[in-house]
Amino acid sequence: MAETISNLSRKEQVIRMAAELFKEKGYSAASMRDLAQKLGIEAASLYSHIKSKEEILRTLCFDMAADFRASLLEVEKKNVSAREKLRLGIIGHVKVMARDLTASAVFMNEHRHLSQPYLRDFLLLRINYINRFKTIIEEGVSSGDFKKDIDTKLAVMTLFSSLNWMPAWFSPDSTIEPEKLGEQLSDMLINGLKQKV
Amino acid sequence: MAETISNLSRKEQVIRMAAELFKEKGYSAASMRDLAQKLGIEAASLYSHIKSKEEILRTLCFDMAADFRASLLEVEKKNVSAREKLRLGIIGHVKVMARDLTASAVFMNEHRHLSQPYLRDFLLLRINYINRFKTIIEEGVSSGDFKKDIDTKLAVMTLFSSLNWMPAWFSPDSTIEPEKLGEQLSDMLINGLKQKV
DNA sequence: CCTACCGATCGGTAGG
DNA sequence: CCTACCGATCGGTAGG
Repeated sequence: MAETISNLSRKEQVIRMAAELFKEKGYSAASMRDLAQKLGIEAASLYSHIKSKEEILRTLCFDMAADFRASLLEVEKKNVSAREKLRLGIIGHVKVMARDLTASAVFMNEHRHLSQPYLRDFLLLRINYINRFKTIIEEGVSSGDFKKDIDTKLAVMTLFSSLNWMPAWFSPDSTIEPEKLGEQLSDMLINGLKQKV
Repeated sequence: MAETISNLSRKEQVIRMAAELFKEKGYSAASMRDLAQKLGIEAASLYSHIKSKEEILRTLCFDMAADFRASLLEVEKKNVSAREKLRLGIIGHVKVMARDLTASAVFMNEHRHLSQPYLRDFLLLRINYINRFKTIIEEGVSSGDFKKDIDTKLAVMTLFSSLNWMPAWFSPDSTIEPEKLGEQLSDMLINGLKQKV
């Protein structure tokens, strides 16, 4: 029992350390010997906790994907306007990222190093998530919440570009709370920078 | 003479092919043997055109940086409102990226693999560029073009996040012109998605 | 979790 | 631009 518990937490340690290393140097440039050194063990010993380097990447990418999916599902259930759904969806996304900025950065920048068929599965999850945000924006255009003449594809790509780069420049010891940041991003996207006249 | 010309164009071929490879697989995962194969020569032969793998990365990153810098300088010279400067700056940035989307992607995602002191120099160039956009936004807040209560740092990070991810999803055979795309991005940032009431 | 080790591949050089 | 080759490092296994 105690052994199972400590094995689990050791495995989690390995994955967390690996996430930091993958974020810092990139997946390919991060070696298993680097990782072992960070943990104070020999490289060969890593393999009693994980099956392969790529298994770590898979865990990081698909766990984050599941969290994003769950967050969006909650928002979709709500009976609110498209504008409010978009706002809540953005805040939810930011909150999920803020829970683990390191894993978020790996999710964003290193997923391309997944091999098949995992890469394909990952990309399908991602396109599905993005399309569901696109649907919300389209609902907003139909309902009159948003302008008729916007390019919804461009809007949704702009949104995700902004969202996904957060891990790169959002400092974990920043004073701003994720909720507040999500609110500001949402406001900027919906209302723009322009002074109302 | 003819030798110099053909050497130059061969070197450019090497760099262009390398850019494609770096974009596709990432700098670390892209091997010099991959690159040689794409060019139909032996790996060792690459070194009569370039000094090292990193020299290629340096060329790609610093050439793009120079182009962005030149574009912004042109805009800063103009005697127009902050809102117009921001608009022109965005369009200029998009145009520079559109001239070479592959090199732009490498510039964005692979610069971290530069070694010192090049990495430091690169980051200084980038922060300078971003700060000059931030100054334009601050001018707009002072002049009343933009809202008083915006977080200018967040605004400029949002802007660059959107801009810089363009190479990842903008298809080169897209029907939309860079100028038009820059215009739309600029409009979205300044006016937002919201329907005017 | 360790020692000992493997085959593969890396960026790059010597010499032509 | 090639052949021949180098030392270093890679992810991972065997066996304890």
